[in-house]
Amino acid sequence: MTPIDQQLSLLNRGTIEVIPKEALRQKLEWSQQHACPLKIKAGFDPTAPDLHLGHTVLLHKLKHFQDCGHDIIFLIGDFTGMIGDPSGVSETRKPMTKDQVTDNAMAYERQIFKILDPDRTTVDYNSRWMKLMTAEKVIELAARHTVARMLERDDFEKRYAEGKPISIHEFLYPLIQGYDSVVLDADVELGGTDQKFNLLMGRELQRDYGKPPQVVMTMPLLEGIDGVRKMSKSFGNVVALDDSPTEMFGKLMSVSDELMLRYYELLSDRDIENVQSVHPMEAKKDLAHEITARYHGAENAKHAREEFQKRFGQKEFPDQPDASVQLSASDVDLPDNPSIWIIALLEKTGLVSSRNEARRLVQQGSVELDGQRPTDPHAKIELSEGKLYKIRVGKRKFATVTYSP
RNA sequence: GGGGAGGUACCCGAGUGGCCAAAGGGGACAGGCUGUAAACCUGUUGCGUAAGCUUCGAAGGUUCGAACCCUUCCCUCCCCA
Repeated sequence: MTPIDQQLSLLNRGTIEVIPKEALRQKLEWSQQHACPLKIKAGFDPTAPDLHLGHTVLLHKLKHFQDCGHDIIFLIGDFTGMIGDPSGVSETRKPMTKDQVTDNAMAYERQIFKILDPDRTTVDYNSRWMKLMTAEKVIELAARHTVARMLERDDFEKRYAEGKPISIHEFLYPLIQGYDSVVLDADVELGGTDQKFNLLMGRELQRDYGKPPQVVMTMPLLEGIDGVRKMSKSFGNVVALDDSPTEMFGKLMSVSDELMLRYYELLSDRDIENVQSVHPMEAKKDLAHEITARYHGAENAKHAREEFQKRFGQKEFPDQPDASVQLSASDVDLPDNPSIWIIALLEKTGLVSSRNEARRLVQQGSVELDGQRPTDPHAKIELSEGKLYKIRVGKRKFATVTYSP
């Protein structure tokens, strides 16, 4: 295997498409001959305040390029973020304020170096050039593509057919993303499969501007923990990188076996056949452990695993409940012996979103208090001073309560 | 500029004067089964202890009573120019 072949096999792992197929090899060869690293670009929309595992698929691929000695440009689309990428969505995204974009961009910078080597990564912002862009230039850019071409896109076509609104500015998004590649002289641009149109736009614009077109590499979209839709903040199915260790571990444990394999494939280097040879639950714990350790360190991951075993394996009360509440005299009814209405008690823990919800949960028998399952929503709980009450709401929420007047 | 159709709970969508806190589906949550799996079955799904209160794009109006009728405004889509 030549060094180029080795690079290619690493780089191609997990990719969906490389367009054009042969161009990547040519770029790599050129790079080697001239001892000049390639510029690898991947853009991220700071639309979510934090990164989640879905984003890391791309980060891992960037890492692969980095390992092959190439230069990474982590482009934060702070300007395009204010437009909102229309890719794959069925409605116009809400525009973001400057402040939101800035906050989110900072969060990105904090997270990415858990995977990427900071010394060899350039972080850039497309507002750097876009905010200097004149209206004249924008119109010139817009003049290069037709509405019919834009409507070829699945997502636009669908929205158009369904009579849903498409705002003019959404057409500008792919053009601006493509223009970023022109400015940065990208050799390769990475993106999810939903980005294909935007990525290809980069090629065309580079050509229009007299530059060599970039190679486009698409990566699969990671499914969210529901196992159906792509992982996305707006679907509420994400494992966020700054989820607490126990939360992260727990979420990963709740995915289907099928999805677990998918996560192994895209988020770890472990051999899949090896994974399939062990009990799925053990494999899942290993996966959860590995990922949790990556973002929170080995110690925290170990602890999360132990907590998990306690909560669900041995059904013990965890060391660190989700809430611990101190009740005082003003919280309770005090004719003779202090007591509290069960619904009010649940409300105090903050584990329910309303009293009605608390009532429902009690009626459904999903609240456990010191080993009992009261189902009467009118029940009063008698409290002894100093005693630690253990409350479990549903399967996975825990609280402790103590009373001292 | 002219004509037409719309905006209903987290989402889709029924409802066109009282029986509507609003059908149905999806999602979510809970219970059962399990491996905290998934799938499946069942239940719940505005707020309030309750009386009741607030909700159907927004603001007014008609009416004993409005998601439903009227007025104005905002937003979207289609056709014609």
